[in-house]
Amino acid sequence: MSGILKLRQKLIEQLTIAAAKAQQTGKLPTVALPEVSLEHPQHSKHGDYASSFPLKLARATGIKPLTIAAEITNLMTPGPEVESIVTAPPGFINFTLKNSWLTSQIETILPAGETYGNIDLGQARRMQVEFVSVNPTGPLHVGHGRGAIFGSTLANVLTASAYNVEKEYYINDAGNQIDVFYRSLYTRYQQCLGAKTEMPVNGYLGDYVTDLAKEIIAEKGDRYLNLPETEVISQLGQLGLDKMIAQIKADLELLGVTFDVWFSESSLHRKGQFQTAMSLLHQGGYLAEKEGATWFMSTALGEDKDNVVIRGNGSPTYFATDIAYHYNKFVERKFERVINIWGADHQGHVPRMKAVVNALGISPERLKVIISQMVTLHRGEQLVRISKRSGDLITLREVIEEVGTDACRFFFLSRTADSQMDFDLELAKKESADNPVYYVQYAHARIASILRLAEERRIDFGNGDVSLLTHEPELVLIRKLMLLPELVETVATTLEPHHLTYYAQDLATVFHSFYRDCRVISPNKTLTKARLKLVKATKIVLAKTLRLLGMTTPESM
RNA sequence: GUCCCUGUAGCUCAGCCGGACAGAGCAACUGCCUUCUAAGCAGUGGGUCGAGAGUUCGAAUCUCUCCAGGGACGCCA
Repeated sequence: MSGILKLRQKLIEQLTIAAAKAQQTGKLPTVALPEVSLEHPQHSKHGDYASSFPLKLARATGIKPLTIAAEITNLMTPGPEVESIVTAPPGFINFTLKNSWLTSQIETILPAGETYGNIDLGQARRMQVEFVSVNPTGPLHVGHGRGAIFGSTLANVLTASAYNVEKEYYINDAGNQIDVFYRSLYTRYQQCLGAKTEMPVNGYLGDYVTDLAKEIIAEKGDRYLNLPETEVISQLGQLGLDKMIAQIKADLELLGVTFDVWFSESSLHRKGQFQTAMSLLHQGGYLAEKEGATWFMSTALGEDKDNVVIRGNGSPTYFATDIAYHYNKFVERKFERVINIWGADHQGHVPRMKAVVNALGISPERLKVIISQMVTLHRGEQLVRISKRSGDLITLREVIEEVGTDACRFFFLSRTADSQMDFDLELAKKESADNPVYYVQYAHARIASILRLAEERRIDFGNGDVSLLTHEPELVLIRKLMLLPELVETVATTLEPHHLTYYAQDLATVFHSFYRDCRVISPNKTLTKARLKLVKATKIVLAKTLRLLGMTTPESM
């Protein structure tokens, strides 16, 4: 555990012990102690840590919060890290850390290097993050990109938190939609070769299907034209599917998103896991026949309505296959926790999925579904369409190529998953001060530039004395550097990666201020060395943050 | 009609497991480059936290009722 997290725990312990001691000695009445809270106060004048514990204790005891704070504080002896423990109205206990302890933390960051910020929260527990999982019936759009970036960043942070993470893309290569896609492709193929055929009902009308057909004609010619229809559809379909998946994979790689496993829906049927899952539900008495179909009786588990699993025609629904898929995740592959990132259009699917996991005898807490809300795309004032079937759509690839991977990632990650977002192409593109992406990267480039100069002048700062760092901007910067492990913990716990982008901006800001106020390479040799250590540590932390975000760390701009 | 998400500065958004005067970026205005990157820094102005009620010593944060925007309610996925 990193020093800062240990310290935090230690302060909480000390508060708890002091409160218990106060109770034993009769200074405070013996009531059940509320949870000891410890937070970073909004304003630095309130110290490094603050606890509102006395305020909470006041309710149960009926004693003035400030009196409680004083009693507890009196019973605490500050450790070597702590400069002062003071009470503040209306009943806070504020902790200020020693400058010497703060500066010494630089010496823990430097040797840690890329591993600084890693924590052992997960203890190698197996966790799956499943995301994107878009039907391979068309290209990705911007909304999918959001989920992709969100999922990959979350996986980065969970990995840094010592979870054993597997990133997975679920390929819906079975069922209705894929059939329609196959038949759409077949029709376009025929049409491109001169046949007058009609597109299937609800077929995929996007130009990409025609492009795909042309590509296949260029590679394979008209050989599929004279085969029996069912055979063509399976052969041509498989070819089209493979190409579609390859395209999706390429788009995602352009976004810096990769997967460990590409899981095939149809394999659930081939390997009998679908049958196993269904019979488990059957044995549990959760299935019933009515209106010619087989239903999962969700209402018995408190849901609004029941859901069909096997249609009247004998084919399984999407829901049924998803049941088998989750059986596979938890029972066959034994993931301790599973995180699914779904688009907003799947939100109605969450409660019944939870219910069915429960019915399979799996604790529903092990399944977490994050809903990624919709994205609307703007170019200045103008709305840009992204929907699959409209004519003037803009694909994810076009957006990435226009805006750039780093800017895309940063923008998407700057908002919580559950708020709908406006993505302004113009703003995202503008490479100027009004774009926080470059603001953060510029700080990194600036640091790199300083370190380059130090190298040119052959300044060896390995023996720099960090205790010389006593100026306010230096201490402010150190305090910010030390927040990274806590931040990683927060993101891994709340599953909200947007905090990272705010931290990156804060860190860049305090560095830029430091840069202005504290000349790093100066005639003062000892101070130069000390500051170079701080600068190097800042580079480590900033680079780590950018890497967690999946962004590049430019050495110059 | 039922359920989910959202409503905070002119704009885009943080903050929401209750706590110390409500924050950031952009936009507006004012200063700062002979010294390590001005894609930077320092400062000013700007808010009925959608509305109303309730719980509490204390509410942007919790509860309820409304209002507004988006989404979901299929033997589609």
